[in-house]
Amino acid sequence: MPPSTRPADDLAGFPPVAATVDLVALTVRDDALQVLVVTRTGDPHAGELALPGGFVHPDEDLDSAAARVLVEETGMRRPPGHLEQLKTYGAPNRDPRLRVVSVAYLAMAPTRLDPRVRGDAAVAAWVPVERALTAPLAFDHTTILTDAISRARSKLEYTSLAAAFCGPEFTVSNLRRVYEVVWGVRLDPRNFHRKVSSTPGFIIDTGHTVIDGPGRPAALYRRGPATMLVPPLTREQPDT
Amino acid sequence: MPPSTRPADDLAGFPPVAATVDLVALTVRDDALQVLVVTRTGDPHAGELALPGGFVHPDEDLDSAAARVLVEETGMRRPPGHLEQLKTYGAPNRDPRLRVVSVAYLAMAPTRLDPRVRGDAAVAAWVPVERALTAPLAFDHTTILTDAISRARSKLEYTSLAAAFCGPEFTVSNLRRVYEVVWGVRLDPRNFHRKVSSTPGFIIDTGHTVIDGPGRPAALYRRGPATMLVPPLTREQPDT
DNA sequence: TCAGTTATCGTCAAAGTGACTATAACTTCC
DNA sequence: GGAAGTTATAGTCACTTTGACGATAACTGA
Repeated sequence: MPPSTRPADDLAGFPPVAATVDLVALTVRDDALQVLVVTRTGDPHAGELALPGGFVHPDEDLDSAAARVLVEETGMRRPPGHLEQLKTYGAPNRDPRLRVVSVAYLAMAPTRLDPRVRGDAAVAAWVPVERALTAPLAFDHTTILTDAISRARSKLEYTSLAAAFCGPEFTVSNLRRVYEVVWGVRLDPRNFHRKVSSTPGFIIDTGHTVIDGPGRPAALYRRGPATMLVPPLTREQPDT
Repeated sequence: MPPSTRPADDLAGFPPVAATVDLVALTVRDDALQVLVVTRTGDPHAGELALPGGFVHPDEDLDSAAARVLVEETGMRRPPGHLEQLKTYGAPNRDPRLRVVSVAYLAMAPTRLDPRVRGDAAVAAWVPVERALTAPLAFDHTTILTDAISRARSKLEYTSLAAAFCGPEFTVSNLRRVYEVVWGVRLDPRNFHRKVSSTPGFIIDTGHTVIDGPGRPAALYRRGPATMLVPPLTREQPDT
């Protein structure tokens, strides 16, 4: 057997790579899907927008690294909402300096979280995804962002994760707005209300109501224990 | 800003890791879901079963590395069926020798593919997943296998990937057997036939039939262009 | 030829969905 | 202080899909 056939058993001289995590933190604010980006200060891609990211520390696992980076960029105690591994990107030349294998994570955060304003120039900020996708992003971050949005859109169909974009208490309208913004469609308020309220464990009535602008007060709900939506919500609705 | 806060910008002295791919190749044979495993020859875990894997070469991307490893282990020209990235595993001590970040891939292969019988002791072989999950697997491969099976089961619900387990031509019964074996349930042959034949682009009639054992000859189909199943197939069926 | 087996076609009631009517309960504008 | 406008929520109805299951077709083996 030639040595190159079983390199995994030859640990001396393994090809070293850098392991990083990149974060796609999404939120819904101002009726738009927004993503958390930083401005790069160093080369390559100095001055361009990029996804927050960083090395995986020697003593932490990948999920911890992602949570740490998210906390560092947003300044919150614990990452609320939802954080899941998205996909790993490792094309040989995605970073011109060295071989980097980056594990991308998808975070869904409530609107009220403000990114930390840091002392240096690399300020994290929410920008609408349309802007982030048309602006030049560093490295292969446009690809990562595209994949993340695609994943987020799919997940809304068959999971109850849309509530991760809302605060601890929300109305059915808030929840519907999340779907409409992420999917870019209009949903019938009556059918949407029927679907989410008839799915056991999706939303739990808190007994309170809120008045927001004109119209009848809306009931406040919190997330229920359900995680899957069966049957799923469908997004095939023309926005007329 | 302390140096440890932005390690991604400090490339000198980045913590080096080894990047590998691990493969969960699944197939349906002998009415059982089976997985391709190798027997480890070196430490650690010498003599134990493990998923096929190997280093990512300096000049290849992750998908190519996975396809290469699959070809090396099964001896086929090109990986047929289906190959997709599953998840990345990078716990600090998953390999006692050094920090290894492993990108796991899920492959779905037709039954007829035989793993290459190699000259040394590390022979790849199909084993039923029940056996692989009860036997001690090297490293965190039991976790990886569990995740892969879970992903495969989900994918059968909302995609047409079940056909990836079949050869180029198959009967509706063959396809149904795939679902029954992967899900571990019994499906009504009449309802299943109605569902797959009424989904546009799922299966295409070749005009031929085959006789296999007693019973009316079955029509032969090949994979159609459809990739998604809307609405999905559901697996909530008690096997009575 | 007959019994057994598998493939395929139909039937029917229950569940879910899209489109839409009807009320309820607020705000805002004369 | 209404009237009009707006949002929330409850129903209605036709249509689609599904699960359960009856019926028929077309083969094998005794």
